[in-house]
Amino acid sequence: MGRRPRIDPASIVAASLAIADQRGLAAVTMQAVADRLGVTPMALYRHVDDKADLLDRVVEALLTELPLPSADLPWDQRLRALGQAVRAIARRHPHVFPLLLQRPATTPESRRVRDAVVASLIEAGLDDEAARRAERLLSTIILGFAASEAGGRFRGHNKRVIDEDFACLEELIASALQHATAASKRPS
Amino acid sequence: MGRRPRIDPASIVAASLAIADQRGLAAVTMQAVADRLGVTPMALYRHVDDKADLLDRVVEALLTELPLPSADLPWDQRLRALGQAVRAIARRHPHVFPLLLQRPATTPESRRVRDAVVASLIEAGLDDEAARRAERLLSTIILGFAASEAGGRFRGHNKRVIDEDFACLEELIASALQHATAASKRPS
DNA sequence: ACCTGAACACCGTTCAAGT
DNA sequence: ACCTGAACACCGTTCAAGT
Repeated sequence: MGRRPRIDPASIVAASLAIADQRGLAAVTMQAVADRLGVTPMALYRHVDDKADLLDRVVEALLTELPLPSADLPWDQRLRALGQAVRAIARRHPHVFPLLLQRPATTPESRRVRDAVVASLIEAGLDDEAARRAERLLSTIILGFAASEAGGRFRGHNKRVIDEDFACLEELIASALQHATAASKRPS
Repeated sequence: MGRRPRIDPASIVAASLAIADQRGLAAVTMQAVADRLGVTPMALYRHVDDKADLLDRVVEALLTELPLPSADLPWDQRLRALGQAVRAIARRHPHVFPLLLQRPATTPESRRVRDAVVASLIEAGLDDEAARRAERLLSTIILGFAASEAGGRFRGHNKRVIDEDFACLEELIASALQHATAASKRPS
């Protein structure tokens, strides 16, 4: 007994995320992660390729945390729920969140989220191409807002003002979608 | 002769930005910057506080590069020009650009840009409070898009598609502004 | 006033060695 | 199979010393 692995990729990612949340991205060193797991830094290299790989996995873990809304909700409520869920993740992991804007949206978890959004938009009445474009813009807007909020770009404004900003953004998106679906429903 | 300072904050920032552009943010080390200036790393500490201060200045330099559009253009053309200018900066400095979303928009250069946008929005017919809110949302959307583009989130889509995405975003913003100004012009 | 040499604590990563 | 010790090249930063 006791010769089974003491660490694995999941525990390494969890330790890294915890450190990032508590002390910032710069505090995520191989040594700090190993310390938290009661192991030497060198032990990590059996489970992750290197530090870049480790950070990729941490970012991916953020998306895994994102709950997809129940499929029986109407599409617009699904999108609103998703928006709030993204903001919640950003507030929970403000130091890691900005990395989401800095890597290709082609990982398994980002596909999973994208597919859910595209499905909602198709249900809203957009055709496939329009839905994919709308998804790119929608995710850019929401990620940009959440990253700004988490990164402190809005520091100096209290939470109420920021919530109103976000409500304004939702309204803007809702009216754009209404316009887009009306156009595709009555192809004049 | 020769006892005048060989380096100053401006040359340090320029060297750092050049390294970041050529080899990425991680390559911006005190040693690399010093090398490029023909000096030892320790010499930098007389001109900048530390590495965090150096990076703050580099980000600020990005905003300094942003040309504010001529004041005789109509407000909507000014905003469009600004949007393209932001995208140009993001493409020129893809590694540094994402940092703009990660720090408070309270520096002198970010004020300068914000004031220009707010002025355009007031000219468009928004009152002061609405203009400030619209500016926050507008900058978030544009920075988010440009950061996504620069960071490679859209990798896999060719430039034409991305340009069309941006055009779509401009249209969305234009129609939202039209709606907002109409509402404030006819206070029913 | 400005730059350097020497030194310190800390990085990421490798590789052979232990169990 | 999994972890460690030792080693390497490289970080950021300080401080006293040189000119």
